Amino acid sequence: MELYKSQQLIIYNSLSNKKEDFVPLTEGYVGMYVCGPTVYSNVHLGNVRTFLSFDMIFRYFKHLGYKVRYVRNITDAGHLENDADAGEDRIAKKARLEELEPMEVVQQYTVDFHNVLNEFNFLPPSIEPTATGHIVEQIEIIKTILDKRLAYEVNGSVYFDVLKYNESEHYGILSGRNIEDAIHNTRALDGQSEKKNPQDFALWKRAQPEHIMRWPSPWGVGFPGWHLECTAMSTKYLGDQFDIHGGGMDLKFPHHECEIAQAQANKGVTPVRYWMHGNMLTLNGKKMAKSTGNNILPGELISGNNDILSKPFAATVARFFMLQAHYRSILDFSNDALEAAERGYFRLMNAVNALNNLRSSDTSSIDLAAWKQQCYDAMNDDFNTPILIAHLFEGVKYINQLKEGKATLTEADLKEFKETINAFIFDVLGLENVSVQDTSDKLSGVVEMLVKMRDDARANKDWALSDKIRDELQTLGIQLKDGKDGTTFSVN
RNA sequence: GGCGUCGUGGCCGAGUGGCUAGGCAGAGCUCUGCAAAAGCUUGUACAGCGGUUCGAAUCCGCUCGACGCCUCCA
Repeated sequence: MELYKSQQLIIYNSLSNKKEDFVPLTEGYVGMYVCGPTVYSNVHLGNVRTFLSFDMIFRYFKHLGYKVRYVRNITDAGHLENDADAGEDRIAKKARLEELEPMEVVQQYTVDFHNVLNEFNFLPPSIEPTATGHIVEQIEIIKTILDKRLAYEVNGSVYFDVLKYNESEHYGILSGRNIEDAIHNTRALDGQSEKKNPQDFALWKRAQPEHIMRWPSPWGVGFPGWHLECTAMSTKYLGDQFDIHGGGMDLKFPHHECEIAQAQANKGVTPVRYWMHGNMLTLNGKKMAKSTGNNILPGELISGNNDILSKPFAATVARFFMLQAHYRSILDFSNDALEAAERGYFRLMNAVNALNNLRSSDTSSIDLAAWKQQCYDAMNDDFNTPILIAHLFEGVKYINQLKEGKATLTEADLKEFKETINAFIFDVLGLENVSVQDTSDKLSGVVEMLVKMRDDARANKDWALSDKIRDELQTLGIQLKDGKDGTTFSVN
């Protein structure tokens, strides 16, 4: 029997601002869409955090036995630099600056994005559509909205008529805004706007002559508005209404608000049942952002090549660090916090590595079923990974007790214990075990030889020699660990 | 100005109206020739002021502080 039948998941829905029982549209299947990156520069760790949250969510759904179609797009066009009429496509702007073909920029940063995700052990989404590959679909949606008179054309551009839409629907339903208030609180534009209302957003923009990313349309040559692409791609692959739409908190307004309005206008149905928003990763208490330079790149983390980092960190350590906070909480990035997470991570992995050496007994002194259910309860409660990790550390304690014979598990229980630990750590959290290093045979041989020499010296109470061997290996980054059953070593 | 979030012990970070989060650091202990490593044990807390309640870090109000969105943004 699939796990989801016995594990009831609760999800915090940003639309209702409440935790709700998760009931998919079709039993056993989950449709999930997450706004992907705009590929005009390298993704930073803040971006990674959001995608990581949804990677974990994707993984847990799969673990529960759901068949998941996870769609995460690549925004490679149609993303306005700003909403003024002089708006320029981000991709095109970058391309001109670097004198590259737009698709060359897209290619470069898409590859970077994928490399980063790979480094962080992300599962690939089921479909990764691009905006440029869905121009036709976007044009069709615009036509429909125009037919319904919820959009209007001006000078080769098409704008969504927010006020008209608001007559029958609620524009602002997701972000808790009221369109009337918004109008009164919007700083007056400089009178150049061709929009009826400042709140109106572009579905299609006319391309200026120098604009190099352009497509023909019924309204002339132009390019699609940013919000529209997500509507086109999500509904195309997941249906007019689907289960989950995710993204960063900063996309809630206007992006997701616009998505709801467009899709509702297009098909007469609200597109998403559960809206999920991941919170920001901050640096020095401020949101990481490309524009302000207040960010850290994944490459810098891994190389340690950044002033605030004292040393390089493995991607999986950063992953562990982020999962120690709840996805809906703001998390502040710092070297100290990362170092603390790293030590905890190693403790966890040390215990995992000891798992295979444990022996079973005739009886169990641990209530394994209760512990296991606590792990599920944590995840079932809106993906509470910090609580799950706390229970996994409880598991670490069990492992150490088993190792020392202070606790026992039957063969069946031990098997289940191992499976559960491995499932949560590697399948659900997606951590990788980097503490098991492949040291070359030659190096191992040399170190073991030295260990043997040191053992002899110790047997002869030649402390000077034994300490010398130990200290010099330490200097080389090889640490000897004297345990009960002899000496082992680890390479840093 | 509008909408919203948050303020937990040295640090990071969970949390249900009454019962231990967890990690890191600190302290003590075990192991050790001495260390290191590892393991065990363990203290300090809920921004401030009021209110509701038998009881609140957890609900309500106010004050202070921080942040997010309102323009591109994960």
